[in-house]
Amino acid sequence: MTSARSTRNGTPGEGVSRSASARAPERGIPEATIARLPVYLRALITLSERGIATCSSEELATAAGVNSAKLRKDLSYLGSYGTRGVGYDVEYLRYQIAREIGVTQDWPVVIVGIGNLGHALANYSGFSSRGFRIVALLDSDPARLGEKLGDMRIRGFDEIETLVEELDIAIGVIATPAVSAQDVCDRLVAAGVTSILNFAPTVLNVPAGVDVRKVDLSIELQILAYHEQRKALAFDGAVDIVEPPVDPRVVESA
Amino acid sequence: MTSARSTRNGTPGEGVSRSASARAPERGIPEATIARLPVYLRALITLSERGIATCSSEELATAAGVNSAKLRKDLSYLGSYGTRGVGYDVEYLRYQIAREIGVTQDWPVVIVGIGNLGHALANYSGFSSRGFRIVALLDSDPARLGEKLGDMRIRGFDEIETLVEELDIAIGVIATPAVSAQDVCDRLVAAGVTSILNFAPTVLNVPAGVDVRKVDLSIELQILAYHEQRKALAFDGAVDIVEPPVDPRVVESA
DNA sequence: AGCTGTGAACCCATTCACAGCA
DNA sequence: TGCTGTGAATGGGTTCACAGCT
Repeated sequence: MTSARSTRNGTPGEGVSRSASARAPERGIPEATIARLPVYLRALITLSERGIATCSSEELATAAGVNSAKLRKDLSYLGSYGTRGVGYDVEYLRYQIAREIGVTQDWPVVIVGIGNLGHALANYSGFSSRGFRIVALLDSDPARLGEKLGDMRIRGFDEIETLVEELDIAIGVIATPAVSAQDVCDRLVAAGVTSILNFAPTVLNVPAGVDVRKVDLSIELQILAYHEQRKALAFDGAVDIVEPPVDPRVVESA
Repeated sequence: MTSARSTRNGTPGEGVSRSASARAPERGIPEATIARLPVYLRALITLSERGIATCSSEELATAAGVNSAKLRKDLSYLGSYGTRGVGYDVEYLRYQIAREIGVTQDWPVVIVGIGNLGHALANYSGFSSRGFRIVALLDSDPARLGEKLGDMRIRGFDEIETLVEELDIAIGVIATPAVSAQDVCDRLVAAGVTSILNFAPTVLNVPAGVDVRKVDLSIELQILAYHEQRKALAFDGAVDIVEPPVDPRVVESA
């Protein structure tokens, strides 16, 4: 039953194999929970820096911006790391979550496409302070080759296979224009990258076993615009013009 | 009952008021659908640019990276814009979705925090090409004041109230460090901004009626890392080394 | 014949409410 | 007594499968 797979995109069939020696508890953690673990982790780090040693689910939930029932349910998928009647030990829980996510080890990351956004990402301190180390910056524009960025040089995209192999890179960030994103993605995957964070505004096709997450800046704004529009309409409605042409449905043919 | 609110964060109670003259059809479109509309819109624009006049739900779904049942269900919330036996008229559907989202009008946007990321956002062409126009860049660092960026000057954060008022800004983007984000947010809200896109890695508290969306770069990577770790574990299991210390579980006390 | 639009079934996620433990 | 951990209830979202229209 349920079988704990889930996996997002692509062929429904399988996922990663996992085969053999399946002796681990195999606690299938829901995807929605996984997406919140980093938020809890950050909240715990904040509490920790403030010198707080213990917290209740209520306090942690507030710090993370969720409600406490959800927090407790989420944590229950990881194990029983709290103490009834008392709460959670901040350091201990922090370590457990970090381990579960996989950020106790550190992950070499390649960024492809060093335009404005790529620059910003390369300099973003939030990566290195978690377990992510930017180990390579690639760009196909010859004009940018060799440019220094912090302590790193921008290299040609052709070096990708070598670099992925030598530096054991599993995670790639795509910050190229949309038109080149699929090609870059294919090259990354062929070279052995199995997780991709895509900033290019385009849908990427990848084989099963490769994870893609997408960050689309203009989509986020569009979602806000939708709600903003509704607020404006609601307001106009309240102010009560006879019948504001909310949606005149002036449809010209079909 | 249910009352079509949903609203993400904060106080469960209400949301935006919407009050009075509630006679409009009030088609409550699910939040999940709203988040996909911009994706469909982009796919339609691509088809349109390729000169394709008509498409089936199957084709559009593929272009958008979803399955066709989901696409049809989503579109059904907007109305019946297709033709049975034929498909959808690309231009027509594009217009309908754009109108529903609210990107037929254009939205003045302020960006606060012009560091690396703020620079990148200010130059990002994806905003202006949808209905978003960056009309102000603010920073509190005096060293950056007056700096030109494209055809815009960086202004002091103090001008915020005036600018929001004069330019009728409803949407703000926060790209400051985490520590200042809540203060900036409060000032934006006080000045009249009611939608915020937050790039700072921190939870923002806002009053009801204000929408916040969060883009957190390192959280995205952490989610990938989680899956990557599982892939690695599965693989090690299959290859079957005696017991690679992937995760020694060296937990010290409780 | 073909494709959309949609009720119904299913599945996942959130919330409730309380049992269980310190 | 107080807080965690969790079954059970609820609600939303996705998928199925087909009725309805062109």
